[in-house]
Amino acid sequence: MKKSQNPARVRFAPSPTGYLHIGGARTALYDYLLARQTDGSFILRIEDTDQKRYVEDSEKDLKRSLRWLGLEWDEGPDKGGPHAPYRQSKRKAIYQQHARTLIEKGHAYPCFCSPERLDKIRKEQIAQDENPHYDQKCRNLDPEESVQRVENGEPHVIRFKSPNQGSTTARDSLRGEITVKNETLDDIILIKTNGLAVYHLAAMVDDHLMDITHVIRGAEWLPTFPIHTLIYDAFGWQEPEWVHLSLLLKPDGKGKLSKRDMEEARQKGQPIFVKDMEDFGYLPETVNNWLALMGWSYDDKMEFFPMNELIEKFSLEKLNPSPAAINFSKLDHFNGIHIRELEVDDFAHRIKPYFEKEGYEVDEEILTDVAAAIQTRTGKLTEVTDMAGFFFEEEVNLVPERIISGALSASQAANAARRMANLFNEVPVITRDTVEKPLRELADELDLKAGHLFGLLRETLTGQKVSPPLFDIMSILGKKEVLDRLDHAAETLEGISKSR
RNA sequence: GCCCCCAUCGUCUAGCGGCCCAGGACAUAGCCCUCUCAAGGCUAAGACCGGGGUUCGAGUCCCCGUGGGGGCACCA
Repeated sequence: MKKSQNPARVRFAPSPTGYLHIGGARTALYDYLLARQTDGSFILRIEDTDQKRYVEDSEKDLKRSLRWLGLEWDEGPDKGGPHAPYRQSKRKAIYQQHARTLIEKGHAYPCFCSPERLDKIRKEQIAQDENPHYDQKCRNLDPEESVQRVENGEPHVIRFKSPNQGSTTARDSLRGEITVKNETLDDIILIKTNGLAVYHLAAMVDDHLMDITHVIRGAEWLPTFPIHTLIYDAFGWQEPEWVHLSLLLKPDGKGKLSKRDMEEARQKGQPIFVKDMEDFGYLPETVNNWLALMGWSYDDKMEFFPMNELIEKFSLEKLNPSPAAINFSKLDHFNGIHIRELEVDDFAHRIKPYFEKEGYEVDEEILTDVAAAIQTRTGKLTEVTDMAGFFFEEEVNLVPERIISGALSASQAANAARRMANLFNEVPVITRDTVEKPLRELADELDLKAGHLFGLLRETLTGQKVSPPLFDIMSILGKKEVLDRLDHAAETLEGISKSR
């Protein structure tokens, strides 16, 4: 924790319109890191002011995903806090009251234009190559008349009265000052006809009321950023520190990920949603580390960061304003590093469910040893069944074709298996020390390359051509099981030999 | 079309005027290790978008191009 910093109050404010994706997760991570680093507060706020886009269960996924990553919030829906409620649909009255204040101050006005008219002028403007915007028809209505019409129940929205002349300067902490001509600013809608606020009002009001010190959000908000500072100004509030994060681009760098791209990527096994991360065998530690490095860096050397290091080392100053293409191969690489960094018992504990999901009955007695044997060769947790499932199988799935290819006939292979069994039978326990030399001598005697014999052994024991080291396998399996598997293989091969 | 942002190896990036004939990581290739596969070690190839300035000196500052991205909803 940096004592020099004041406690930050930051919020992650997603709208429940779908699963938490990596872009949102990265924003939440930065929020979390800043909060923890300064001993501040991480707040979860649900921005559900658009009932049309509401997706059932997405709030549940949001919370589950955040927790899976270890980003526990201090204040939020169902959890409460000093500024409850933390769900915008429950704060309707607050926004309306603030909209009224703005009208009284002359910074907002009711607009009675129909969606149809708006649509019409927009089309005309586009046809004339003009920037589509509201034509301010209702901006200068007589206030008395406006009040009367509102009281009569006439449908209306409330718009922000953006200045028409001059310019506005907003300050983003990554990009410095951003100045725009006010004539390019639209009179955006603050309150919809149904009485609900839109983002531009709701988020500003909440951020202020909730004492948010740093607003960390995506760069897609940059174009409306000046308006947001204007709204703060209209209320006479002090602005938070604004941090607009660079956008995350598709792996090929062409455009930000859209809903469709996300689905496509998923088909290819690329995790776009946090919930996929677990399914695809990634560790939460990995995801946090990888996400942190997309748009942020520590120095020119260090890239491996456990969560506590991220909290300690993170800084807004080192955020990168340029867009970043997602690099999934780096995610794989990081996962390997984090897996190898785990204590064996921890690793064993984490892979168990992946075996069970594939229907294996995990033998707790040997789980830790199995884990130790495969830890350095595991890239994703989903790989463990292919690599080590044979440990938990009753009978090996032999593939004779792979054993009796070319140089070695079925009977020769069977003989080799028998000879190895005899060899193992003579030692008290099978270890590298007791059997490696005899095995190599046996290979010579059988006129086989040692590697070839080892390959045969591997196939008989595992049914695979790739596996953890043989001596590890045999000591985990135990002498009896090794002999059983060798015997089974020899029988199978002898059967093939006879039938020829 | 208009507005905004961005610009170093294929990708993520270090670089905040001299430390840079530009450093690290992923990916790629080769070698070593080796019972397979990994892991690990070593090596190779690979970038300052272009043009003008400013300066004794520019990847680093300014301007203009160009390129990429984003926004222009009673969505967030």
